[in-house]
Amino acid sequence: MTQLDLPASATLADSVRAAGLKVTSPRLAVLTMLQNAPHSSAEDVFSGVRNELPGTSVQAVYGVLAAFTAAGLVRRIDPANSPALFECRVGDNHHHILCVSCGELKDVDCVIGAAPCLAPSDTSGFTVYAAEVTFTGLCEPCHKQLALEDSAE
Amino acid sequence: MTQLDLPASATLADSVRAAGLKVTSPRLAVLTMLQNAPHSSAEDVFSGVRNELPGTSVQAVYGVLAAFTAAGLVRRIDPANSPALFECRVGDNHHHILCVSCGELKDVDCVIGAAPCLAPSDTSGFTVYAAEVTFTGLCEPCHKQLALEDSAE
DNA sequence: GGTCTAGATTTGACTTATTCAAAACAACTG
DNA sequence: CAGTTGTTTTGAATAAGTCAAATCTAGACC
Repeated sequence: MTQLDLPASATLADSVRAAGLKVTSPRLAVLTMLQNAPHSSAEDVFSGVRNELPGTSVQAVYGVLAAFTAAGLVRRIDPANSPALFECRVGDNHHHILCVSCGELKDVDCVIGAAPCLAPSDTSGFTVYAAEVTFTGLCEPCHKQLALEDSAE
Repeated sequence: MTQLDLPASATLADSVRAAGLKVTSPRLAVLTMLQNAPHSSAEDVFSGVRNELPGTSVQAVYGVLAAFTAAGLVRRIDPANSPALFECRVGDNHHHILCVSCGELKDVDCVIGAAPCLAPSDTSGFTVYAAEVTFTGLCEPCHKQLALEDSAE
């Protein structure tokens, strides 16, 4: 048995249990990984988890991420043109900014008060649960890069 | 040669040309298709186009959609857990509402003035081009359906 | 109208991210 | 400590989209 019940992981284990899920090594590893590296793809998580738990399968990671997402423990982000990303920050109405050139994704806190965009004018009969705001643009490095290329033309 | 330069398609051809693209039958067919059925997936567009232009290949459709998107003629939407959708409405800051149960997607006009969410507090050095707001929830039929199932438990 | 060329389309293979299913296994309950 | 339910492994399969080479054609020009 692997030595995983260190004081630090105790709170992790608790949150997994609190979500109504069994506490297992892969799950703790995935959660730790996501805390250290937010906005990780399933692949990222997998290779990270592999370092600590070499026997872990990709499907286990997908399974854990799906279970966590369903339980509301992690949030899944689906940026255009790239694999899904996962993060631990849930419940605080924060948004994302995506670089269309390199795919870099960063957190953005909400501007206009607490939840500005949570009130669509006409919901067409929908029962609205959440609003996702995604800004697209260029990160600083890509912006400079493109500025250079443009001036070279 | 197919009879495609009817008065109605003239404006379509114009907008394709105005975007700096050559006017071809597949392109007109795709554009017509998207006007009649907004929020179509590449598959949807393909089968729609096939009715009029039986020889058209899937890759042609992907190519046309990519060209149109790059030219700003159509907008690509990437909902979570479903293929990309395409629509003609561009440039008017409207948003979308997505049913998490059946995947139905509808347009939502912007609430708070013209462009409410275009001002993130901290852009982390990003140059912001656009803001995408996606509401998630349940469409009316799915909502009723789930309410029934819940009461049955 | 005829010719040319850049750009469009076809054909066919391929990749990437993800899901499914059955069997083996392990965490919590009592 | 034994049982049950939920997890993970193993292995295969799928959906959506991309890439590249060859063929074709819209629009420009003569």
